[in-house]
Amino acid sequence: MDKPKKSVRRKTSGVTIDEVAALAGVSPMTVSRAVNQGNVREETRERVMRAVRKLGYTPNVAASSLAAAQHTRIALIYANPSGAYLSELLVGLLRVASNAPVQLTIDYWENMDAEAERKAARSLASRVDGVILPPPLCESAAAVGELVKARIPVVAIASGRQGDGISCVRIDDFHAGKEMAEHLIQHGHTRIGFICGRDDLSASARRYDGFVTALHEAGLEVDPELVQRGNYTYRSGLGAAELLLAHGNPPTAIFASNDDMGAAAISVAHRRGLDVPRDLTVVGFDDTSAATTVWPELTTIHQPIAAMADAAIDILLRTIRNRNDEARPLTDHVLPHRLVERDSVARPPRGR
Amino acid sequence: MDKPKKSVRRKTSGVTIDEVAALAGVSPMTVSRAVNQGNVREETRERVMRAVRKLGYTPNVAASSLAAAQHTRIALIYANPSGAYLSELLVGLLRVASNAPVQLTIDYWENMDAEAERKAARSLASRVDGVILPPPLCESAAAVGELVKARIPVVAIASGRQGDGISCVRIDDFHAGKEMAEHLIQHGHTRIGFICGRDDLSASARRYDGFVTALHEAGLEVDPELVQRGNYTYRSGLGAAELLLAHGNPPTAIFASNDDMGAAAISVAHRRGLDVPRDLTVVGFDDTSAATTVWPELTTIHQPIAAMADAAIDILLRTIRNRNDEARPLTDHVLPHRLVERDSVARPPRGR
DNA sequence: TTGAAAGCGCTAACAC
DNA sequence: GTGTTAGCGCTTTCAA
Repeated sequence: MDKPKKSVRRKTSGVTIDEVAALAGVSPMTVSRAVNQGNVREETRERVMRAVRKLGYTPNVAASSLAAAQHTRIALIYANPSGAYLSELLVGLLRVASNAPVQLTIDYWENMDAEAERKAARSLASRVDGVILPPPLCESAAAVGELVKARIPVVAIASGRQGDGISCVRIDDFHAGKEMAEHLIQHGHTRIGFICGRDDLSASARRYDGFVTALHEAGLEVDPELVQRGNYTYRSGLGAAELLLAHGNPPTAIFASNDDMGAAAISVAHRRGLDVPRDLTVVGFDDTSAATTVWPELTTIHQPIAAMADAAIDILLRTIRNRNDEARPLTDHVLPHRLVERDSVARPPRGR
Repeated sequence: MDKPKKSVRRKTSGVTIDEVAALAGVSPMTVSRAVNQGNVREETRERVMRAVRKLGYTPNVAASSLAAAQHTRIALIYANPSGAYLSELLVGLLRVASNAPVQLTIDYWENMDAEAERKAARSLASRVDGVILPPPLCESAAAVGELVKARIPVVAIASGRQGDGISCVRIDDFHAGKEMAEHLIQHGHTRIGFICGRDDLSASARRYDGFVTALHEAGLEVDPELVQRGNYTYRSGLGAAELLLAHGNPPTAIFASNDDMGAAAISVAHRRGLDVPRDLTVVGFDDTSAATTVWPELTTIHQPIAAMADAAIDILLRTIRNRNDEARPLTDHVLPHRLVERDSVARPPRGR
């Protein structure tokens, strides 16, 4: 059974490509090609794959990245541990990374000023080949600028301005915002309150623009008093909703530009004795866990975060391998969003 | 500058061990030892480390795992995408995995019955060297049993019974529950409602036992009507809190065995016109994002999830490398928890 | 305490 | 379409 190996070194437990090759009666190279979608005759591939299945072969990622000299270090930097969002992103990233010659690392940049960000970015640049930047960091001129200067490819998730020299993976926030506003209008709402996100995030501005456009197209005015500033936190949503509902002529619907603030609006409504959605309609954005840990659950916009993670790594890998070509095209990848209807929307109360 | 390499193959961007060795005037082997805490004269180590810093050398994890034949595949299997919790766990796991010869993969087992779990476990067993199992999977006899049968080391996070042949990393749920109950008692509460977690999870039972013990030690009775069943979801917390507050002689405090249900209790209280914490005290457990996306923010028990992730990988690696020793000691690693005081606790209203 | 040789499992390059 | 050769960057083993 145990054929004596020439090597003195200890072996890993797993099945190797050579064993598969032997069983399939081909060379290891052919197995490699068959497994990695290379050019192999269909018949040969069949035979190889049968051997693969029989032996339960899984490629050793370490070996393949080493051999391909394609070992790529990609860092995900996050600044606000917005739970659900990050978790989905990570899951998506990990799913890709564990099947690709990619070493994923994560860094947490907490409360850094511009100078600290610049320093952190410089240090990062020497350690990684590519960076994934979710909001809000992807809009930090300091962080992005330094990374770009170091010629490290950067992909911004869900936000970011392409003009900064980085690629973006995002949804169409403008149309998503417009669609959500239209959803509200279709339900008969005409006085709609809006809770903004952080005004330094471009996605936030795009959502607002979509909202405004929908209202205008429906022949509705945007009452400036019905637009309140938030910063994406639950707490900020509380204040904004409070102002909206204390208005002499309050809105019949509130469009919060993320779920946390939407959840906050529901809480404020309840404390004011309003039933949601009977007395007040509330919608959120992002479809994070905050949308479902409230009652009623929030109607919201779903972002395909896992797919965005996929796309981000793909873009990074492509860019990195193109290193020699001086022209590194910047990508702006827009993925489809989806309006998720739940229980927080109804027609406005009668008489309004 | 560019010494012509003998090799035709393209090179990776990074600094290699040979360059460091050359600069430090030692052999690559010495650099390896210096970097990996091997036996090197202090003076030599100094010199090597200087070169490392100067060049910005980072070991190529792929190469080192390959050479050490230590490449280890570890899978994290999750079943309930409980956002915040998972995200913290992943972050912790990734932090360790990216600096160790570990390939982390994740799998999502959604709504599987016992048979499906068994099948998935068998397939997993052929692909990985170790498994990390957060709740609720770590208490699934099917999943755990099959993995143990395949001699795959398993570490349960935050739950699990050691008797099942697996190692555990957890906090002391009993004492945490007791401590929280004592916190409530110290604030003067004597009628305390309890919302249970899933009764198939041992951690849940331990929290309850701690609660009961604290009450008994304080000479208080446990009113069975004040103990309601939940299943860790927000929705279940809604129902349980409703029952608690509809009671003829309602509790002045509610102890929910996780944050989601605690948040639900707050929502129910608000809709019944109660102020939290003035009229009702509510506490949660776990310190997930749900604890802070409510108002008032929940007093809760913090679990050191990142540290638990660390410990889990450590245990797995140790166990796997011990493969030859027939005796694989099972570990039960208990980490310290922390009671986090926020704004949802006050003394009971007067006259109660 | 340090170095030299060999090879971990895989794939790029180049034949055929 | 397939095989051969030569390493990827590191660490094991063994010798000095």
